Amino acid sequence: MKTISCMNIDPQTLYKFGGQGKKYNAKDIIYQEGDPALYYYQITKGKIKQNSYNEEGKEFIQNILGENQSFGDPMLFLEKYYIMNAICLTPAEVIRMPKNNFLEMLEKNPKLSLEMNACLSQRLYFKAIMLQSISSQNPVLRLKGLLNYLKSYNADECEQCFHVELTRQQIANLTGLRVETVIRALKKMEKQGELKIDNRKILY
DNA sequence: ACATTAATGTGGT
DNA sequence: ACCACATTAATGT
Repeated sequence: MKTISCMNIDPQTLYKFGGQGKKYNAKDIIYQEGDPALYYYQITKGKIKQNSYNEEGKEFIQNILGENQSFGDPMLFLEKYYIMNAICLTPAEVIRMPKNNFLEMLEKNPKLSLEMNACLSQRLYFKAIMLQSISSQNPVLRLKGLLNYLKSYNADECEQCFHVELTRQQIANLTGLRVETVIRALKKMEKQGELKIDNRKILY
């Protein structure tokens, strides 16, 4: 399966249409719930997460994005406010482009416009998979939903050598499970030969 | 180098 | 699922 890098636009093109490089430190908040969506963001370095908090204050991670991926773009097509936060997990560099410039860029580049459709579809696909797996009561099944997706996304097809670069806490916050449950379910899966754990690293 | 915080494991309720 | 606690890894000053 081919990896879809979503949404990976050539930086030259981004700068041409008014994109600007921005640097952030780990834990910096790029935008938060309630902010109006004003920019297109594409990551050139580092990792960011999109999250929200429930009534009890528990964190739910919506997604974790890495290099050459964009975030927050669905909001550019709506006159709405963000319903989640974007926070840096590592020091990060992004290219930020004002919404109107972004839309103009799409108008002038039908090819990019098509790619944008593919990108949004990819996001919907991810949401659907996560929704399905999260609706399961069985923690192992929830984990499988997430892991299968991550593997297919990164995908060099190889048995149990895909390194899941998420902490157990992050996995818990992505699946709505407790850390302890994640740890135990992972061990169970290891016992059943469904994945390997090499000194805390998860190989799936 | 040391203190603090975050992540990982385990056991019990 | 939740809580308490021990061990280990990562980060800050």
